[in-house]
Amino acid sequence: MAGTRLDPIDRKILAELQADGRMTNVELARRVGISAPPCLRRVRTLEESGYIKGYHAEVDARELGFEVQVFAMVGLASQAEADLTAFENRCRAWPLVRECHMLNGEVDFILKCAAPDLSGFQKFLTGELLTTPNVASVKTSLVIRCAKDDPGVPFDVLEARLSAAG
Amino acid sequence: MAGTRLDPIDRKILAELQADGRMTNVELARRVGISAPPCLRRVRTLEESGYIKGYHAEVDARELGFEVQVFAMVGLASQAEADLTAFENRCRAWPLVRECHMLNGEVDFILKCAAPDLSGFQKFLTGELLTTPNVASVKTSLVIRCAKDDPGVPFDVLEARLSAAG
DNA sequence: AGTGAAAGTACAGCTGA
DNA sequence: TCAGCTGTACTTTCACT
Repeated sequence: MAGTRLDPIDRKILAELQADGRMTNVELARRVGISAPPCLRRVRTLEESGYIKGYHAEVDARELGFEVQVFAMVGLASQAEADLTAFENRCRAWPLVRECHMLNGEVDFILKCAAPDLSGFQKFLTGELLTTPNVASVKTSLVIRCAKDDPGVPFDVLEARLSAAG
Repeated sequence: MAGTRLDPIDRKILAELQADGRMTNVELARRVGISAPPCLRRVRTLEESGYIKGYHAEVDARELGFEVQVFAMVGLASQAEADLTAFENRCRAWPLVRECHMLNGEVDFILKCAAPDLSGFQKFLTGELLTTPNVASVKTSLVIRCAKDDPGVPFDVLEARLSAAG
């Protein structure tokens, strides 16, 4: 299932659904050049095999009152596996933390956070993140503005690589 | 249109569609507790007023051969507005750069990049990013693993704030 | 509620190993 | 020959007025 090889039509389906996840199946079929039933079967297969992990509406955070976006660089005192996973579990429980990535290099984790306002974030920072056991250092950077926020992967790069490889 | 106030049903619709963007309208209506036709009208209104900016399939980058995810912290020599926007436009043209956020503090931009492998990223780093005019410093951190990657905003936080405010 | 379109199912034909 | 995918025909469900 994981190693299922994708043909060009499958990749086109993924690219189209990444760009517009609510496209109807007939429109999708038209765009990838096959009829609707096999197109739907391919979509189901891609979902079941894990290539498609879900569908999400992209909502406007600012319009909804989440004015503040912050990146937090976190260093831990102990990098033992148990301590790393303990911190990850904390992050999963914090709704303000939208993303949590473990990094190499000097900083252990980077968190992408969304908060209604600065005081809301400060409250989380001082009341939650900084009081968490094993958290040694936190450096935060406010997002001034977002120039690009594309979802997923660049399919044109993928196609270029595949055609180069043959 | 931008300042349109949302009622609890609208917010529930947004929360449901953020969690599952391909849900049918009848299922969505059932979950938010209204009948299908007004539910569809609300969705259309939310789309047109910009609360919903789009729908996207969440694809598995690793399965597709994008093994490497990197955060790049970029410092510019000049932070004049024209130079900032020039760099942002560069980022928009680079497919490997998926996100580009301008930050406050010591670093000017943070980029989230996706690449097929390390050499592919290195090629981009040395051949593109580091040779860009005005780029003074770049620090990169490889993502070891991703503990959390939730889309959008935490609607439970929003509801808590609204009920607290009255 | 009612119409028209899309989703989903069953089956038969084609293509390539 | 056989497996796998495709397309046509049909039923059910949904979108939309």
